[in-house]
Amino acid sequence: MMDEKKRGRPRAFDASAAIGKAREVFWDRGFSAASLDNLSAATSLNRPSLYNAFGDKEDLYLDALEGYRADSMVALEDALDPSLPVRENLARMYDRALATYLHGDTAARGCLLISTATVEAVRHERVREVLGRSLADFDRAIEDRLALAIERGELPEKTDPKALARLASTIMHSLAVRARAGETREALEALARSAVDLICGVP
Amino acid sequence: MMDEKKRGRPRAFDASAAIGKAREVFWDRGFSAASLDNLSAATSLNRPSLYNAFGDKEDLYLDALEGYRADSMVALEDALDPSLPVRENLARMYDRALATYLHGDTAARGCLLISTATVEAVRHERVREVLGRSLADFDRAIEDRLALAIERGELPEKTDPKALARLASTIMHSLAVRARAGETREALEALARSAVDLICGVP
DNA sequence: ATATTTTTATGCGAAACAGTACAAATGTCC
DNA sequence: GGACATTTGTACTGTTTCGCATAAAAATAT
Repeated sequence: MMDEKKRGRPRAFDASAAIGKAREVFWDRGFSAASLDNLSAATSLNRPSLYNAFGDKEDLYLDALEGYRADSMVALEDALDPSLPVRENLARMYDRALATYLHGDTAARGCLLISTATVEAVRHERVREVLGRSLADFDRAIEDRLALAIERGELPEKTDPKALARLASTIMHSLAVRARAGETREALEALARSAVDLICGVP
Repeated sequence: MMDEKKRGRPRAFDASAAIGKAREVFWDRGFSAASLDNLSAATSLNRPSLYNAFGDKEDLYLDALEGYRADSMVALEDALDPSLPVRENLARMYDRALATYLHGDTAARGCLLISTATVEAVRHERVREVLGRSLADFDRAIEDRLALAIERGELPEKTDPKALARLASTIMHSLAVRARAGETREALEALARSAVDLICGVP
């Protein structure tokens, strides 16, 4: 990236690394229960630095959501690699989702967007916007892959790719909720398998 | 109910009505962002009365969740009335869910459990327990109806009722998330319809 | 060197917060 | 009527919260 030396004292920290640390805090506690003291401790930045670099708590949260969204999109596109069979694509998609959702110390954390942004969406319009856009992007990415599958004859011609894609991402939403509710990895993997069977047909 | 007159000054309010008012507050703001002042204003009770009657904020929240869970179970059992075809049962189930989820002033509120308890589940064990139990109860109720449907020949004999039931409730989780994320009623109704088609087969 | 610009650190302050002490109010029991 | 038990309202405590004011620190520009 462009590295033009700016005047003034240089930053002693990496901004995106700090957002990453903040993401962890928000993921565990949610937006409302995450205090600036928590965030300050996790990022090793004192409050004025946080404000100077990112704005207020909501701004920082939106940055964290946006980073998570971008990372998730990359992972999704990778899982949906069109050189693989659709069936495998879906299995990979759920697999990676679970790997993320189940990563937690005591209780699983689910999905940062689904499990923490949802509650704020009513009263924070910008959060609702990011959440809505993220869900739509996910739906769309799956739809594109399914449309290709229909074209290739992997799925019946009469299939509605948009409807089926929205059904497929439905499973991810539920995996996120159920993981955070404490369901076991085995139960979630079984759910994902039966979802693949239902969507692609039993092999 | 038993109405044994207790000694001491009688309550000037209806406890379950107060919990109902509290439910609305938690539903809009979530647990963490709901303050005792909000709850006190909504219930028209001052804080000492709240503490005396229900305990602390978490206790009150758990009461609200429990009431919601019970109401939802009644509505679900009613939607799953075994004198109707399964297909209609599922349609009714999603219909009623949407009627609840979309009821909101500005933005839809989704499901109290899925949309507000999920975020707290990591750090509040009792909330996680109620949430997990609620999801399991819903799965079970649907499973029972599906098992009956298989017995009656409404569904193929080889169907796994438990797996299919969990897939069916998956749709409700997603409807809750999507409603709160701002999706339109039309989009959600379309999703519900295609879910029924996928689960029961296109008619 | 001196001025300028930006980041860091300490710490302030005002508001919101959860929870409670205490006394007045309102009922039952004897 | 008087003792007792419970609820209610006011006001309080101590903590946590967010956001900022202020000044020191660390770099560049001239």
